[in-house]
Amino acid sequence: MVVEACSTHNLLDDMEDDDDQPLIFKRSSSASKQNLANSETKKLSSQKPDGQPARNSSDVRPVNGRSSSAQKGRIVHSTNLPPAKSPLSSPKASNSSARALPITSSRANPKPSTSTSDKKSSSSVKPPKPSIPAAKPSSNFEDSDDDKPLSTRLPGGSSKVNANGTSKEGDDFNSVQKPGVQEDEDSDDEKPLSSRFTSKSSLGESTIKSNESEDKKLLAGKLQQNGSALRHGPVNKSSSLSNKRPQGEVKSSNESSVKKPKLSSPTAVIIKKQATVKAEPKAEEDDDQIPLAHRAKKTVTSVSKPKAEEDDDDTLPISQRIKKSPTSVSKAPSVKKVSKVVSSLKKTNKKSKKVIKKSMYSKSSKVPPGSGEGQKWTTLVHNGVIFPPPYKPHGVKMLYKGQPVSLSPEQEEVATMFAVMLDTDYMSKPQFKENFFSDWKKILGKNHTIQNLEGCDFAPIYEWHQREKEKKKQMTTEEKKALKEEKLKQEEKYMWAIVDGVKEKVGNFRVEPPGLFRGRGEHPKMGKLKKRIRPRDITINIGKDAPLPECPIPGERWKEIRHDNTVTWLAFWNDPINPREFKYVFLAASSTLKGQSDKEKYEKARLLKDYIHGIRAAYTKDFASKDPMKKQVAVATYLIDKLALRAGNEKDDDEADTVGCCTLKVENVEPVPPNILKFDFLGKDSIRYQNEVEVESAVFKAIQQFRSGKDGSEDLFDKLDTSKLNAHLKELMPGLTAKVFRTYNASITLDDMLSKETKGGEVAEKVVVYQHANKEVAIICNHQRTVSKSHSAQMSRLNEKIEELKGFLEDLKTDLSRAKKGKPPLKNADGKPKRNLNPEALERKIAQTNAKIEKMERDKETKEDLKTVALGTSKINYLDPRITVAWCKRHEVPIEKIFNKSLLAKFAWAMDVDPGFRF
DNA sequence: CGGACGACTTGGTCAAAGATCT
DNA sequence: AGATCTTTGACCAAGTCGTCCG
Repeated sequence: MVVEACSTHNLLDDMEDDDDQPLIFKRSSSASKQNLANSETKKLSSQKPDGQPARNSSDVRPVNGRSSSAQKGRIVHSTNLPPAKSPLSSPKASNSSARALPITSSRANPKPSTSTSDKKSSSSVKPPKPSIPAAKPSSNFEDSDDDKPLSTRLPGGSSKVNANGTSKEGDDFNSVQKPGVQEDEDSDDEKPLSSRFTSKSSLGESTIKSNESEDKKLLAGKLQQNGSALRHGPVNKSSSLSNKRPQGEVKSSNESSVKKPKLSSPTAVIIKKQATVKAEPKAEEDDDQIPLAHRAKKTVTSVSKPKAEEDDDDTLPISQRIKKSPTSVSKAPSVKKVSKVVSSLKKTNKKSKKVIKKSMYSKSSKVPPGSGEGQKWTTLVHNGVIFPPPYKPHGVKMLYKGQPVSLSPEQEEVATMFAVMLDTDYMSKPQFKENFFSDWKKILGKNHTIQNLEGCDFAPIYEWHQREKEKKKQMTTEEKKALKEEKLKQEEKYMWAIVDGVKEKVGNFRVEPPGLFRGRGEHPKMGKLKKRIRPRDITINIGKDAPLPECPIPGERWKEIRHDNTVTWLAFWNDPINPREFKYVFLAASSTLKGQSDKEKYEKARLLKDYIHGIRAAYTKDFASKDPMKKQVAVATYLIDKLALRAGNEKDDDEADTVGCCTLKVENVEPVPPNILKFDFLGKDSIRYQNEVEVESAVFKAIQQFRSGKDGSEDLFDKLDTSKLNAHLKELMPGLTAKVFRTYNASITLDDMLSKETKGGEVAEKVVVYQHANKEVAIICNHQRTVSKSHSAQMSRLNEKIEELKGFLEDLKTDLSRAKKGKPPLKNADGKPKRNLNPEALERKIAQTNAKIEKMERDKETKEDLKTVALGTSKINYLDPRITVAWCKRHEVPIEKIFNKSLLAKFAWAMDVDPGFRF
């Protein structure tokens, strides 16, 4: 970001300076140490209740100290500025020697069950509140797989077919692993799946008998369930399946032993964590030592309390963190922010306003968890929004029944919107044309020459547009640059907002230009005219003391001005397509505000890790519930957990007909005995979800039951909707909702795969490991992309090149053998003589060519492999950046290899994470 | 308690920008 | 240097989920 660019308002001035300056890495020694110390202390104290000593913490510390010191001094970018070089890139921190400590020692938790009691009476198992760390129910089983990524759990699970019809294979990785197998690496952190499985299964049985506490029972249930889930291999057909382990394996005795401990008490949790810790360190090669310490520390922490307080401030509610020590934070920008935040916090207004209707604060005062009392900012200054330029008539006449037609500028504008879409496949959608014509007709007027779309020929306008595009393309670099600068100059003032004194980027300060609505899938409103938005449509939200943004269109004024500091939007207008909905102007993803909520999101997902066992046990138990709603909730939760399905809110008739978990129709899920479910439905954005999964038999039966007696188009879960589901989830864990499972599963999968699969080697190889993990997550989340139009052309070109190289290789070989005999090389295809090279040179060339061929083959495979998989979405929205950052630090991979500039800016909040961080 | 409302996150596409190849 | 391929970012649609209200 161009900080300098910003207009210099006085307000900005101070800040600007800072922004530009390189920041020091947060983890500067002192600060980081302090934090650590604090956190540890906290942890320790918290742990005490358990009776567990905080293990190794002492050992760890030294390590931390080192690492931190090593890091200190590095330059960090301000939040806004992407760092020229990321601190990560130079991992010297790694030298610290401390390697893995034997964290393994398990600590027993003394009082396991108390937590249970805490829980609400509600049937569901509630995990203890975060505040009561000891209580976590889930912890017992923890070491096992809960933490494991879905993929692991569902081995092979599923082969998905994307919309294109190609089938993807399930992951191959670890699902099959057996316990112990991976140990050498980081492995142990979480037990191998197999172990988990087994344990689960065994537990399940055992659990049944044990009555001691509900928790236990629940857990047992979960275990079973999980185990089964795991066991089931993917139904698939694909080779990948091979990985899945036979059920027999699952059962292996070893595992059972593992489990038991868990069952008994929360302690297990601790163990698990520790284990995790260990694993990490090992995983890497030498450099990673640093992480250990951190890890250890973390482990401890985590054990003691539910994520809430991790060692860093992560655990703390953001507000607290912020308050925490501005000093500690080395980054200049952050400091500023911090202070501001603090002030805002104190200031806090309650939400008294509520009652007032929209005029003032429409929103409720409620405080979102983790955020400061619902207040999002104290001062907010911005310049409003920028409008698209007015329409410039081109005067090109379209034809109607072969004759040129004169159109008014308004009519022509809409005709042009349609004309420029002539080469899209909306043209094959009757709904689109119908909606378009109906709206255009209103502008044409009843008696216009044009009476139907069939008689219209928009080609002249289309061609005009193509020519314009071409002209633009032909402009010289200078012209383009000038144009760009001109645009920047006009927009500059709108690009920034000052939030609590900190200059932040605004996300979408441009008002959407008029156009035809491009709904996805079979959207009933596609093709409708999205009318031009004017100032009178726009509501501005701004600080009370801030100057009102000047209305950029002379003679007009804003619809309304608000001063609502409980929301983050700067402006909104009603969506012209659906007037009941709004379009908001928010800050950019790189802003502190967004970063905070992003961090909270991941913290919540991490918290789920501590509860997941209990939750799985609970829903497994409810598969057999007599209460239909409970049973449906259980099965739905299972699907969301196992398949990362979206919640599935109800939709109106005037939206595309897509579904999520709660809105699955009978026809979307086909049970195939003995225990396979075939899913086929259109999800968000009308992206097809196709998957076959082996499920537990209780689930299979339940689905059959839910389907029985219903028509294909009826709801599978007729007693359920997302609010009921989420209400139930909230009883299991504070703040838990369906979407948290997606975040959790994505991030835990990444963390797990990275720790297991990262071996030594070059940076490039490690990057491949990362991409592989990223791809697995994308598959789990069903993030697809359409195959690019040029894909096949690109592939065949690659093939040609490979063939060409192979031919070249053959020639080289011939020349080599001739050269060895002292003969000159053969002539070229075109008859020209080649240079006479000595055998060594030829051999070198052959090796080079071979390498080139191999690389191209690899590229080709990757390309084919990823042609339908979109990696970006998960990286942006589901993968906790701290996992990536910590991994980069541990493995000396420059963060820039993984995150581009905007991602670096967006994840500025995660950059100073401890290298030992584990999700 | 259900639905409307409101705010915010997630998501795919496309064109521009950048990188690489020829 | 221009062509071609790849990456990035703008764009804006489409989800999720909390709250309010009747």
